[in-house]
Amino acid sequence: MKKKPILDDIAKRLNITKVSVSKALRDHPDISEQTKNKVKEIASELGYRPNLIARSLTSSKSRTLGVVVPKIAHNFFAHVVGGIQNYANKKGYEIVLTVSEENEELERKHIEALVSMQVEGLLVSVSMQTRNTDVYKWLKEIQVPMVFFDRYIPDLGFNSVIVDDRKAAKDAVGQLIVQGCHKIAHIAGYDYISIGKLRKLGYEDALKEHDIDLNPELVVEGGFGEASGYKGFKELINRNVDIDALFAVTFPVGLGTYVGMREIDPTMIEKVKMLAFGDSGIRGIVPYPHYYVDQPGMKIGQIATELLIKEIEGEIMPVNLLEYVPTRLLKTGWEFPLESSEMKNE
Amino acid sequence: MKKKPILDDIAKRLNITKVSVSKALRDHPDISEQTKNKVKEIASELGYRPNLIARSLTSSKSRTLGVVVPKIAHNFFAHVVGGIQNYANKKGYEIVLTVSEENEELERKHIEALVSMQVEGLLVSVSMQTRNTDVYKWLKEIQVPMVFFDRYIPDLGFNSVIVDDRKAAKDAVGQLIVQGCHKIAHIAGYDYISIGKLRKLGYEDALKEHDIDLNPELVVEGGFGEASGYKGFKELINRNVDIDALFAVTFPVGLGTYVGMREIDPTMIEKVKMLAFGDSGIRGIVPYPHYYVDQPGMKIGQIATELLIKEIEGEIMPVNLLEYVPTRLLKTGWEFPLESSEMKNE
DNA sequence: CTGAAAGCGCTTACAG
DNA sequence: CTGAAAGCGCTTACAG
Repeated sequence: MKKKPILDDIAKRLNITKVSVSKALRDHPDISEQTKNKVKEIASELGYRPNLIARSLTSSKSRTLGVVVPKIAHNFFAHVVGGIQNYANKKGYEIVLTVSEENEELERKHIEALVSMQVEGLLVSVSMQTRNTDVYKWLKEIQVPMVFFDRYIPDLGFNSVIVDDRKAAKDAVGQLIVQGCHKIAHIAGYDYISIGKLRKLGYEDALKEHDIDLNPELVVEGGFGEASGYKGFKELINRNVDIDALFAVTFPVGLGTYVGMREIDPTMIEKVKMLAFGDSGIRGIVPYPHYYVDQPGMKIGQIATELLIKEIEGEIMPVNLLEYVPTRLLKTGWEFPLESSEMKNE
Repeated sequence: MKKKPILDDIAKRLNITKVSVSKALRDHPDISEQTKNKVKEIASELGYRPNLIARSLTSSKSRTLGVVVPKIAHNFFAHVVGGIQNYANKKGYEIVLTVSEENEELERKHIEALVSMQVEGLLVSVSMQTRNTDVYKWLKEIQVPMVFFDRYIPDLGFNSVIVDDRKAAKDAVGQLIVQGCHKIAHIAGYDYISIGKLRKLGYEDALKEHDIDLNPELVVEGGFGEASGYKGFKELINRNVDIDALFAVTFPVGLGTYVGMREIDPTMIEKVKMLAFGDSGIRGIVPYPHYYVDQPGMKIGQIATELLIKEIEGEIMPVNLLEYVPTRLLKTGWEFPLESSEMKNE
């Protein structure tokens, strides 16, 4: 096995110096077309590939972005990461992917490791568990550009790309009201988690706007998972309240509710309009919930990356900007594009 | 803003040389406990973080793995990437994530970029489109360790971690037969795509084993997406064949079939046992297909990474090894663990 | 146990 | 347009 060629190997063959080779390869205006061509020819002949590690060290530009997500094996984040990857690549950056597993400690360690790797910027979605913001303050101190996406910490001086949970919830619940539902229950998350709080506020906003009194009996709080939906629904039944629609704080909560209905009274499944925030990932295929608020993961990833790169390149400043990505209210159905023979996930 | 501290900053404070500092920080046996402690104290006082780029250049170890997946916003691959990330991290590696978008050209470019970044090894799942294997031969030449996962190219001298499509299909179809189905149709993919071919062979194996004659009328071929399932089912109906079970080459194909049944005869949905290869990502929540072959994405990622790291560290050799990860045949239901309040994908 | 020397492969000024 | 010098921040071998 031959050794990997380096700049000097090309230089020697041409009786020039490696500086010129380096410049030629990067199309530096200093170099004549003729030399460039010769250099490139030899380079491809030898199979030369620049050592990006060396380049990073001298140029102090790694062309690398660090990403921290709470989890990756979840539809929403997988889409976000797809959007990040795609946009970063177009701009000539590679991404180092890291997963915090909703763990504050791991999140901190990943951020530190990424900084040590000299990433030029960070894209992070904060773990649910995170309370201590020291690591973010440290990032500010050492001036590493960072953009939050989806889950952010306010007032730390970072830009964030998020969904307007409150408004989206308000609009969606408003639609239910317009369609004639007046006894809308809400299976909520926890108030100390921002999405839980905001979505509930949106629910309340919608009621207020349509002059419907908030009935506390119709609101049950308890988490974000399937089990929470199941328990929440049972709780509603115990309260013996009359409902014509349900707003679930997340898609899994909506599914948990479904299970509860199946057990108690399957006819409710069709009779009670179900609206959930977020979708399953097999959009429009599961016939439940009836309506859902679609969060454009890919777009969130793309916009966050765009902001980050602009910050890295000095085009914009981090200013506690909250960039809201619009959501859409979708009706679930079995329609799908029969034309596009989209590949499956095996 | 202060400049980032480097080894020399620590060294000067202690009146020793940066070599000793470097060793102390890495717990090199050369250094006395006393010195180590002093060094570490000053290091944390200054907020020192090693520059991993510089370390990589001198040690020629980047502690970095390159990953190429055909797509990321898909349940299966998201799980695989999760498994890779998790295992790599435990072993002290970071991963650079790259997406080929099922495009041969992009796949090649990503691999080249990753090599330029000096990743110590590569994990790739080949794009559907890839025909040219030059880039893999080149990897062999320059001796960059690589392991294929899920989609591989045989006989190139790389280890691969895959699912035994043929056996899994055979076993699953065999189960249908055992349960009394004897008129099992197969909505197949294409023969030139390995999973299409292998799963069909598995279907045929099962029939043979149970002495059921293969009826070509029961097999329709046409792709891997929802539309393929829909069309395939219509085609079966046109052939006017009698069926008691269906084996769909992929989960989306199974869903397409569902749509077809809904249109033509919804009673078939319960009457015709549906078995699909792969799942939706919301395991056990969609009440269809009735049975599915579960592909353990996380595990595939983990095992592939394990093999790769062992190869990097010289513990094993690449030998065209095919490591089969076992699948499971699961029955779909609405059960889910009500205890674990698993977080949702917002 | 500690250090002086050399170098990883590149790029950045700066000189000609 | 081309090149000689210096250095990025670290580690490796080798000497003491």
